[in-house]
Amino acid sequence: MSNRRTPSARERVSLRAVAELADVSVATVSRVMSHSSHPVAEETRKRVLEAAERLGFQPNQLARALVTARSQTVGVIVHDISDPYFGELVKGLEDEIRADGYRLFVASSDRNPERELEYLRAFDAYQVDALVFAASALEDADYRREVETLVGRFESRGGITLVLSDHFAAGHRVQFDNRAATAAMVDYLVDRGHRRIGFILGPPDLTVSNHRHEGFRRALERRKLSYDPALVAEGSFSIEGGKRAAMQIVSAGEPTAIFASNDLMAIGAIRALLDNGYRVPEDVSVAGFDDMLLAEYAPVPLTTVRVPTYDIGREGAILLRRILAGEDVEDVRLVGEIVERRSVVAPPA
Amino acid sequence: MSNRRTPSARERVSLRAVAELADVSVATVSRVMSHSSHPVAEETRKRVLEAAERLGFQPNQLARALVTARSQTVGVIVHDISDPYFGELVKGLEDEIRADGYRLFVASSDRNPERELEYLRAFDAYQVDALVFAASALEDADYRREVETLVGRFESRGGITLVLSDHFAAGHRVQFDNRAATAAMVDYLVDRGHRRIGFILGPPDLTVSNHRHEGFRRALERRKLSYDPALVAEGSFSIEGGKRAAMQIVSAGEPTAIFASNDLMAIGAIRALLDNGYRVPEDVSVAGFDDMLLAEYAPVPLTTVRVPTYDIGREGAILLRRILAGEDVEDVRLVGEIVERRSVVAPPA
DNA sequence: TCGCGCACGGTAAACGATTTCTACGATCGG
DNA sequence: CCGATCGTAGAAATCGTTTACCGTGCGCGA
Repeated sequence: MSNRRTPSARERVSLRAVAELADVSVATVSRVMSHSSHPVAEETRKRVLEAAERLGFQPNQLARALVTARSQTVGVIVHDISDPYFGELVKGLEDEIRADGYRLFVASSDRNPERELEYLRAFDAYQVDALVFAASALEDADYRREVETLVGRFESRGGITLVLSDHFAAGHRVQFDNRAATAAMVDYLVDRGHRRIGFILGPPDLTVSNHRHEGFRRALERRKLSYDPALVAEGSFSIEGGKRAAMQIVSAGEPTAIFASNDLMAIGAIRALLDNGYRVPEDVSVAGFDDMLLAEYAPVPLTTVRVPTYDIGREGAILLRRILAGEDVEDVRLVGEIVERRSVVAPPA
Repeated sequence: MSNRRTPSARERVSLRAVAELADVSVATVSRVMSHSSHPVAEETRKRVLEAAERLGFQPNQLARALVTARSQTVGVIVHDISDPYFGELVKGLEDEIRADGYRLFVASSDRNPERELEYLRAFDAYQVDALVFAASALEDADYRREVETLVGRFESRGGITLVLSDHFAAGHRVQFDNRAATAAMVDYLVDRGHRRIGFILGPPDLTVSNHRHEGFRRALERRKLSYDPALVAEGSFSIEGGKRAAMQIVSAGEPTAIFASNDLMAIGAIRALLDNGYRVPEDVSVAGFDDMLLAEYAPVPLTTVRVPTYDIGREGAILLRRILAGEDVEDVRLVGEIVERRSVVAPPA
């Protein structure tokens, strides 16, 4: 009853305030507020709870984190939070992890190595308990090296790393085999009689693009079909890119089917084909990848590879929960499946 | 079992470690790391920087926040982060605010009052510097009262509140007049000759739904058209809801146009109409609201009201920056515009 | 020559929690 | 009847920073 400091704007309600009102020590208040195992008499507990209620006390998580060395936060890195793919994934993650009292920092790297690194450092500074790589890695040597150092540092301090994408960072992971899924779609097309299959690539600086590309080549090889560069074009994972790439392929190569390595590009391809007098799927079939919500409502309902985005997030959260609880866990593997709609049929005779 | 504290495989690198290595006091290290105005000799500074670099020192933001009472974080509440509307908005916010060193906590309330409150409390506990309501409020009395208490508490401690939606919470705001924008689309339809206009409502427990509804009624009144309940149905802001609502309206009322109060429902409506033998727009026109990325690639390219989602986020961030810098600011007002595509034409003769 | 201001650096008190250690009565087994 | 144990509560150290407050030593104007 002697402590007087500068008359701050408005007193923050701290343990001390509650302690004074309830006429107990801060230790006691802390014990009841944090459900400590240290016994507190029922009567005292009630007094404390009442005081806390009266003052609208909310324990300061920052202070708490400082001493417990657990912030109850998770940092998530995506490429673009406005992309429904990542939105779904983050949602799965959040829905599952929030029950454990964890909160999410989300950061969009915008596919920029600098920016991803900046966020990595920030998350480290904020002492997140876990780091989640929801976005594919970028193809850049300096960046890779730096990511490795940062993640190493982070883990050596007890942080945990979770990878939900084609990212090279070491750590626990929920795997989705992009190569296999891509190959499966090629098989599906070949099985239906297609021999000249166009392929629309994602941006070359994304690991996931390359993995899908590899899946495509391998499947072709396995099916004894040759890889024709004229049938391959880059579409930057965007609708516009898909339009351009589709027209390029169709004019250079006469494909009977075009396989876009994501749905956005597939939608662009369909629109471009339609606008240029091709019938889809009668003249040329189009397949996509992702199965985004609107794939079903594309100009022609899209046959595509379903990526279980929400589940990737959700499984990630479950993994996280178990790791944080100290259990031994194994990586999770999820697979895609082909969703048949109307954009793929047998090639014209 | 072993729920021990820091599994600290290695010492966390703190100011102290750096200080020891550079052979100075922690105060000095702090001063150079935080670019304090307190002078530090060039030679000393270099030694400190070197030591910090060598150890990979990253100042602990939590500790820093504790003493400065500024966490450099912002809490954002949305309904559903997988909804591109919120994705865009959050992106605008993030793109702009990150330069100032702020990080975002994002939380999806899932349109659940309890959940929104839970996040509000959590953000408070994490001492966010600002609270952003990116999602429309919910219509629930208890919840409103509680939000008011919490926000009041938050602000009395110096927190700032920003509203980017139809949310009643007091605070600075970026306004988008949903009533006016809805009315504008009605005018557009009436101007083209439509007299019997169907309307698909959003979920009734969302303030934004009611605002759009009001805009619809008012415009009808202004144009001397009567409000026919048979032409109005609820579509819960989803594709499926849009399908159902459209079929209900069309079978009960014989509209020449259907105005869905968001694009997702409009897309559902178009698909349902098409699948049931109606031609769009020849038999019935369909209008949407939002202008989401894929509106252009709907089965019939959608005529809709453009909501400048990204800009709402961006302007919000700019406002925030200025408020945090202590400037006096005024609310921002953004307006929608009608994007004409192919789903609306004059009614059949 | 004196005194003052300035550049520079250290000491220690916060910030708001958790947790270890200590204290002290009451109960209880031997 | 005494020491051990238990239930309960407070004191104080601690987490990693920032920052107010002091001390130096030095240059310089009067």
